[in-house]
Amino acid sequence: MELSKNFEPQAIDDKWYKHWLDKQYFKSVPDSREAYTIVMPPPNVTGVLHMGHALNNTIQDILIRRARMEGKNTCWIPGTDHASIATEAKVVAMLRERGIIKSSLTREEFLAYAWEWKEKYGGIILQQLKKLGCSLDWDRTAFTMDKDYYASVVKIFIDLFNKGLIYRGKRMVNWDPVSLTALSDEEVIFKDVDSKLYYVNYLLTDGRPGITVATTRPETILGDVAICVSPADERYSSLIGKEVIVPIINRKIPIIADDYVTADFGTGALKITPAHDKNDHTIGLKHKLKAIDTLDLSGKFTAAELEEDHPGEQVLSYEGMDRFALRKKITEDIATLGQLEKIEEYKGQVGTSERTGAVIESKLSMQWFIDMQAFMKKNPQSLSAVMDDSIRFHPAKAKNTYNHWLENIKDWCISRQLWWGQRIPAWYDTAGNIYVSETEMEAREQAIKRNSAFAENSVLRQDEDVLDTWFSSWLWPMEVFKGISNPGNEDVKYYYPTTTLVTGQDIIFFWVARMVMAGYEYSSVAPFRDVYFTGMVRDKQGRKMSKQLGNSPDLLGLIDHYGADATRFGVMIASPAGNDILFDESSLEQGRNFNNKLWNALKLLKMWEGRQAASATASAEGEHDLFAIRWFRQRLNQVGCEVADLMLQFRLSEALKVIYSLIWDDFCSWYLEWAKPGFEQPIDQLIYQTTVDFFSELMLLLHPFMPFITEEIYHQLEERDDDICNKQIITYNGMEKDLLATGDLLKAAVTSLRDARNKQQLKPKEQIVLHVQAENENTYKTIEHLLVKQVNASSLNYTREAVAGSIGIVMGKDKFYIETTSPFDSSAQKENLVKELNHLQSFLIAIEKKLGNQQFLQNAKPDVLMMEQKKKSDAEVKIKLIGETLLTL
RNA sequence: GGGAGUUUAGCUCAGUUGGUUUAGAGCAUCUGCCUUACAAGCAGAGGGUCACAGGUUCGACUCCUGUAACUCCCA
Repeated sequence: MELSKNFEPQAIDDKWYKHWLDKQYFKSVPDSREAYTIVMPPPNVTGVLHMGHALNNTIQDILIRRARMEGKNTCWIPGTDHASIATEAKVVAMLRERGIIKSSLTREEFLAYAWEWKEKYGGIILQQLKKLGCSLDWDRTAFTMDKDYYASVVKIFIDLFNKGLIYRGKRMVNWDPVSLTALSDEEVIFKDVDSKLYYVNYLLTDGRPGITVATTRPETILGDVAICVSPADERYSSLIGKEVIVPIINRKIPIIADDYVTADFGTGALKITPAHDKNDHTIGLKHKLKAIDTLDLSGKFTAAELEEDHPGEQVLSYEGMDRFALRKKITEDIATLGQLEKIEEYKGQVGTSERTGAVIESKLSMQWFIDMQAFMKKNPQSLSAVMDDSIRFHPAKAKNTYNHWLENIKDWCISRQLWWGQRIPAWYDTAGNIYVSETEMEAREQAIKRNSAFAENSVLRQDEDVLDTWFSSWLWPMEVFKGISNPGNEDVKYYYPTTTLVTGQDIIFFWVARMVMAGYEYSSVAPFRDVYFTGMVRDKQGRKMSKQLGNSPDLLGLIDHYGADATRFGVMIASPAGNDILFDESSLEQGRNFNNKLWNALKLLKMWEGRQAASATASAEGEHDLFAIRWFRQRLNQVGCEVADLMLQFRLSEALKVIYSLIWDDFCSWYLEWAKPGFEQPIDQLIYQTTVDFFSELMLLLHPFMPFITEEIYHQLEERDDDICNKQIITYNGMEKDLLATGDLLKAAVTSLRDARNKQQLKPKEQIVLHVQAENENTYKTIEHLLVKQVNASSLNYTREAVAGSIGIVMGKDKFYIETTSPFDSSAQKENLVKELNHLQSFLIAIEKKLGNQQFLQNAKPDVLMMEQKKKSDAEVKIKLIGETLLTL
């Protein structure tokens, strides 16, 4: 069959993916082999594939494919996350487009729409992963809202509640006024903003100017309950205990002192608004101050809590005004009163919602929390396992981040005011008593047992809220094997704990830490052994990929254009563990070029295939070519060992680099040239077959990184019944250093002779006579045939002295002389040698100085000393050689 | 404001307990080649006082201190 000029991935990719599926290579069932398990970080159910996923899943696929080829029973679980807030936001937006407002729907109606949406758009991303070649066990695809999964989440909530680790309380939470829900601390993203600092004067009760406060949020002024200063601040000491009047609302509030305030920010006086700021809330509690909330759930002004102040018309006119409009309006009104001293530009930070981008309000609200202090006390291994490397982080520096977070852990707000998700299994009676149980029936039984006033027909109302998405995903490694819903089943016993987790550093707290916690609480072991953190994918200029910037490439488009293998190569070649990768399409081009290189090597072999000669001719001539074979065998061993070692250390990018260079440089540029028969000559059968075997072995090494082309070439090389996909990789050990050194000598000789030819502008076709003055002639005997061939020499002679009228080249401790019929100019040659000589002489001086240093001689280790002495003698030999050569020029 | 990390060739990065011929790779650049698989290629070459300033040491890219810039995390 005629092979195409270049590698054409499209048809080949699909063909092999289908073949692998047909052969069920990705399907795993427990057996006697060692398991290698990865659970995919479940992407949002409505997600589409982007660069981050490509990187993440390529890495997982490489690990899984390598493990499969090492004889492990590999199981890679695909799945999606219901992503309550993100998905609900999308469904709400979709409904709005169709003219439906969420509040007009019942919970059941809304959920019906949500499920419809999920069925239609959910899991597109999983289909897209097939394009990338991901070898996932599709039969095990999981979803965090599957029936069993849902039940497990509820079960865990009840269990933690019964253990006293979950409580309900009115606390300051992060409130998203757009999606109308509480958020955990981790879901709040702090952003730098240009804001303003407003200086407002609060008058004393007698009408005299009292104290000036700097605030970034004048709109909350109507909720002020105190002014706080530092007790050490002498400017204000006389004012402490006095009262001032809040502008507009005319409320009298005290001036108090607290160490929390630092004298050098703003004016040194802080307004205390406990309903709208976390720190103010803390101070409020300490000083027993009331919290007056002046914003409703969507961040609009409400006077509902201001009744005691008998608000006037002005205040009532603010009703329903958005917080940002209100800020402007109140500022104007304070200015009108003459109490606005000045406005300064200020660079501050605001918290925004990770999902909606809305500016977060701190808000007092009744929510469910996990008591993390108590939880950690019960499961201290959650921290220690990472610190003592029972769970290994790659890169290890992520341990610091992990440690810092866990040491300062805060309670986890797990309730969300949403409908899409696992509904909180708590029921309330009319008296407000709480009953936590799986069903209303059980809640009712509890109520009757605990509460004599509760009658058969009394009303029970289930909590309206759902649980934080991460409260379900922290069970992922266990529940994908039904470890919670069906504890102790065969799958969970075999596959759990999983082997490796591959995920982004950005969700180390959200997800990794919590999985570890859940792992210890519910299985007494860590859920995984190694965690590989990928960096963030950025664009060429180092910017984050975002929809707004429009700098995230269309991944499927790239795969169509370059092929899956080139895409995987491009993503991997530039991504050391834990470092951000700067995505540049040119690395995909490099991948595509690599494909072509492989393809052309295949074409060369196919050409040879039809031109084989019986191996009997491998007598005198063939002998020489055996060096190429013996040498490349050693290079394969060497790189095979290196790759195995790098894979163990999760240095995947480097592993790919050494394989790339082995194939491109050693195999294509050197080995194939050495093995190549003369023009239109047949190839020795033995050499041909060995070359096919080498190429196959290379494909085996490369397969985890570039699965499609390697499978194709593996089958193109020979008719075969097996597939590379589940073939066992060769275990490499040991190598012959002498052979490798001789190979290096040959390469160096060829390179320096070619360089000399270049510098003398000898045409490639022009033959030369080569004279070798070698320290060790025998080494050259095994390679002289190849040397002659590669530098286009008509003959090679050994000599003990300089050859007059030739071009002299010094390579290490050996010398070459090129005899040529064309005239040559020795000046360039001379210049080079002088440069080299200068270099060596200063090098020698440095070494002699070192060796003349008594303290060095006393302190240095013997082998270091010996090395220095060898350097010295080597340099002396070389200097002598160059000196002699210069004399002949 | 607190913490962590980074700074090595034009770019992206290696450099594993301080000594391995006065720092390596890929990409990019330059020179010469359509040489019987490959111009998406081949053969060569050039390019770095290892951010800066001190210190420890016989010896520092490597260890310590400080400074600067950038990145991330937390408040």
